[in-house]
Parts: sequence; structure tokens; C-alpha cells
Amino acid sequence: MPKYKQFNRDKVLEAASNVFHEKGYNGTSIDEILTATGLSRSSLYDSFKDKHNLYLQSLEFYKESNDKKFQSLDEKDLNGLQKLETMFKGVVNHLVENPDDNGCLLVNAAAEMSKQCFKTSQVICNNKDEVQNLFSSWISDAEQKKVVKLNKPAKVYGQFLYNTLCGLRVMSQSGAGKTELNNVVKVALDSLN
Amino acid sequence: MPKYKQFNRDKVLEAASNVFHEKGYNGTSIDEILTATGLSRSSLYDSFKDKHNLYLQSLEFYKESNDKKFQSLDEKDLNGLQKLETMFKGVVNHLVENPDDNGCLLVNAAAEMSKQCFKTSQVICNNKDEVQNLFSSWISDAEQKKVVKLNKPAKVYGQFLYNTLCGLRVMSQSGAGKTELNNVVKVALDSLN
DNA sequence: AATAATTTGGAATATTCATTCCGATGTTTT
DNA sequence: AAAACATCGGAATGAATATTCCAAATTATT
Repeated sequence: MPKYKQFNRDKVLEAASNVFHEKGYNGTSIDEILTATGLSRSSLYDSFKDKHNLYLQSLEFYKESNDKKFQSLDEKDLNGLQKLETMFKGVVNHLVENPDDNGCLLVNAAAEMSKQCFKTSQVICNNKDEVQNLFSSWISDAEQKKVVKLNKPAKVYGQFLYNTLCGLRVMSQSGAGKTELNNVVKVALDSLN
Repeated sequence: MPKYKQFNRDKVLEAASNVFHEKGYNGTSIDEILTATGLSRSSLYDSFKDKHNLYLQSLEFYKESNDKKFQSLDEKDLNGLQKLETMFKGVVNHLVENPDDNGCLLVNAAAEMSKQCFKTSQVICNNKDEVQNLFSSWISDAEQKKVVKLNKPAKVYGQFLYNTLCGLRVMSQSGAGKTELNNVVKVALDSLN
């Protein structure tokens, strides 16, 4: 048809990341991606090289749209503890209200691909470090504003809360319900005292 | 050759679960399983029906060998807190000393298969409940012996510590190192006070 | 209006994969 | 020792897979 691309790159990556999210890398076929994105076979290979490259770009797209959510929460006029509470509440709510949602694409990618693809492990590791640092900054803020009292460096709690977050995603894929997830969050946040 | 099976069922399941552990369900081919187990194609299909069935049996084998480790720890003459400390120390040590070990087969199965295979999700959910209950009993024991002081039911801490454990597996697949994992364990166990 | 530029549809290719099947092999039983 | 029986090796099958390729379609430019 066209002289300029007929599709929106972000829409394609969003659709692709949804499929990868649902079925994993090895579990999704190119045909499934074609129907999900509406792209033609040749357009996909022209624009995204191959399946593996599309996967990596989908991962980064997912990561960036995650980052945006974190950033918009970060910009809210809340203290660090409130930001953490809001974030965890949001995650649990999402998991509970979307029981078919297959956890977190990055967690699934860590499980499926991190030992088999160095580039995948890089994206995952970067995400981990960034989110931990954000959490640590929230915790430092909460400490400064004296809404929490810590006996370890803020960085350590950032690592701990990131671990808690990863756990929640696995728990929801293991059949955990609302109260179970809420209990976990409650104990985790209570440790900031 | 034989009139009776030439192979040891447990050895086969152990080898198979190692491959599934390393590469996931969709990432491993029958051929890889054949070379890993030493079985012939026809023996495998004769004794294990098909790939999917072999996967489920491998999962249960893995779960049971995990259970045994937990049980032998449970039988030790330690209070509940010491058992938890020993367990977490063992997990972190294992993850650190075997950097190529691909996390936990059950966690990986949760990420890859739980939404696509009901039987897989059953194994995972059962494992979650059992381990949580074991942890809760250890915590109750520690409470009774007054080595910890809780302000929530033991069951809730069992859920929390199981979540922490799942998180550790993902963290190690995300490039977390020894101190990072130890920090997580430290904060998690400190919450029992 | 014609040419240039670029995407697209879908057929074609070549691998890889899970599974089936049968003759050969060996072991137990009589 | 020979018949009965179950396993095993490996070829064969057929479906699914990722990727390539080319002609048709469409728009921008001249």
C-alpha cells in the first residue's frame, strides 16, 4: 500500500508484548503475533528483523511503559511511604481484578530467558536496579519526613521491597488470592518501622 | 533388550526435570530430553505418554525432592526461627554458588505455564500452600519458644516468607548478587520481631 | 499522468518438532 | 533351548515453525 509505514510502532509493540506476556517467548508463534498486531509477515520482518529482536523491543517497550507509571506516581505530592503504599495497593488491585493477567512480563522473561539470552538479562537487571533505586529514594524520603524509622540503610529496604514485588507476581501466578497478597504487603511495609 | 524396564524412573525424572528447569517447557525438545535421560524415543513415549505428561511428572518429582529437603530440616532439633534461618541461608548459598542454576523449576513453571495448564497450576498451588503451612508452623514454634514476638497471626508471616522466597528466586535470575540476597533475607527475618 | 519509492499479501522454503511404528534385541519362563 | 514377551533403536510421518521472496498495491513526487 503505502509510502510511509501504515502501523504505529508503539501499538505494534504493545500488542506484541501482550502476546509474549500471555504465552512467553517460546510459547508464541509469529502467526499469533501477526494476528495480534494486524501486521503482515513481511512488514514485521522488515521493521523488526526477527522474532528474537521483536521480543527484546517488546520487553523494552513494556519496561518503559512501566517506568512511566512509576514516574507519574513519583511526581505525586505524597511522602515516600505513601508512594510505596499506593504502588503496592495498585499492584495487588490489578492482580486481583485481572486474574487472567499473566503476572509481569519482565518477571516471566527472567524465568524463561535470563539464562539463555544475555540481552534479555540486561533489560531485566537494569529494570531491577532502577526500581530498587526508586524505592530506596522513596524510603529515604519517608525517613527524612520521619514517617518511618529504619535500622538499616534505605538501599537495603529498596532491595527488600523489590524482592517483595517480584514475589507478589509469582504468588498471583500460584493461585494466591486478595487477602494473601494484602497480607504480604502489610508485613512488608510494617518492616519499615 | 529387557523384559523389565532398563531405566530408573526417578533418575529419568531427575534428568528430565533438570532440562525443563534449564530451558522451560516450550524451550526443551524431546531430543534434548532423550540425550539427557539416555532413554530411547519409544521407551519415553511408552512410559511417559508424551512431553506434557512427562513435564507434569517432572514437576511433581521436583516438588517431592524439595519436600524431602524441607522435611529433613523440619526434623532437626532447632527452633522454628533457626529452621527459617537455615533454610534461607541454604537457598541463598545455593543460588550464589550455582550462578548457572536457573532459579526454581516451580517458580519458572508458574511463570511459563500456570495460565495455560490447569494441572501445572495445581501442582504449583499445592506446593505454595504446603510450604506456607510449614513456614507458619515454624513461626508458631518460634513464637511459643519466645524467640520472636509477632503482632499478626503466624499464618500471615508464613505467606509473607513464602513470598520472600519466591522473590529470591526471581532476584537471582535478575542478576542479584550475594549481598543483595542476604540483605533481603535479613530484612525479612527481622520483621519477625 | 507517469515514475519512483515503499509497504504489503501470501506463496514458498527449509527447519524443527512431537509422535508413531516396526523390526531387532534381549530376558524370563517353560 | 525355545517360545513368549516387553523394551529398544531408529527410521518415518506429518504438523508447526521461522524466515525469505516476489509481485501487487498504494502513495508521494515530478
